[in-house]
Amino acid sequence: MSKSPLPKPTESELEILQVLWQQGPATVRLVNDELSRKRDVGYTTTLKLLQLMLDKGLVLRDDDSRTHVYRAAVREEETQGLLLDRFVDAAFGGSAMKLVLQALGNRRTSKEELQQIRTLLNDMENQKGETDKTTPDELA
Amino acid sequence: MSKSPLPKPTESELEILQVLWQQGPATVRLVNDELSRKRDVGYTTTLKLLQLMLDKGLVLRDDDSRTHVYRAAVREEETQGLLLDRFVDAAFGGSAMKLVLQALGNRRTSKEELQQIRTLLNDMENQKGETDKTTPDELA
DNA sequence: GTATTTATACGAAAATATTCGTAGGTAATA
DNA sequence: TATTACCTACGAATATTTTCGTATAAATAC
Repeated sequence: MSKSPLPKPTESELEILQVLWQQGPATVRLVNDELSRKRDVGYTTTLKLLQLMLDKGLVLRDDDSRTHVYRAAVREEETQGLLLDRFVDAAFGGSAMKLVLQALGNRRTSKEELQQIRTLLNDMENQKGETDKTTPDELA
Repeated sequence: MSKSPLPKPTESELEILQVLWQQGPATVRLVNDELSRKRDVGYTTTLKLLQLMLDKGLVLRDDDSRTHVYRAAVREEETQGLLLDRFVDAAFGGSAMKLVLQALGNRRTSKEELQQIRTLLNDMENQKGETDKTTPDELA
């Protein structure tokens, strides 16, 4: 029962997690350089953030050498799923459908991507494990 | 060039917008009652929030009578789209696809919903152009 | 060695967001 | 009229998040 309450990362923390997810384990310097590509941020600011994240359990660090190396302690998909839930609630009143439709409708999506989604839909339809069927047969 | 910079609503403000979108124009009392169904919130807190939102231009109000009536000044889809963009950036590194796949993959989606998405996909594929605006200014 | 660069730790300011108390007024009721 | 109920305005306390200055020490350069 020592399961992590998995504290929700703030916006800034999320930015850092993105870097770590993408780059893998990294030093403060590297993370800061990466963040700096997008906006202006001081070194000690990034350092502090990482330290706070360490406290929260969002990252781990290797401090064998003087220059510490941080890495994400939470998995990308898991975290994204968690944030997605909250976001769907906050912005779409809980309707994931509305979100998906909006996401698909509102932006340019390539043919490959559309195909990708079709494939996923097919997969989901096939392994109709638990999905409710109020409309029994609606054959494609 | 007096176009709205359209300030981003905070989490709390979003909660209120949800109520207004769903209920239509409402008094502070009504909004507060609605919010109270989910969590504990004081009347003046809601009032203050609405006043701040008025300043920001997120809501409008009719103060003809002593009891003011507030209504959303921003449209639901528009706001959701805006937030979605930021969210995709913040949490999914800008990939709307990853978000969609995660949203579809991670939760129970009914057959009707899947069908709905298929339909949308077909529409998108057909009208290859852009989903440029048809902004029917219909009012309720 | 000494100076310079590069690190971490940490307190605390600054910026935001949220919450509420209190004052003062209007309506409704007795 | 007096009393009670309800409303808005608004200052300010809290809480949260973000930012950075400064102290200090290890590594590196000279």
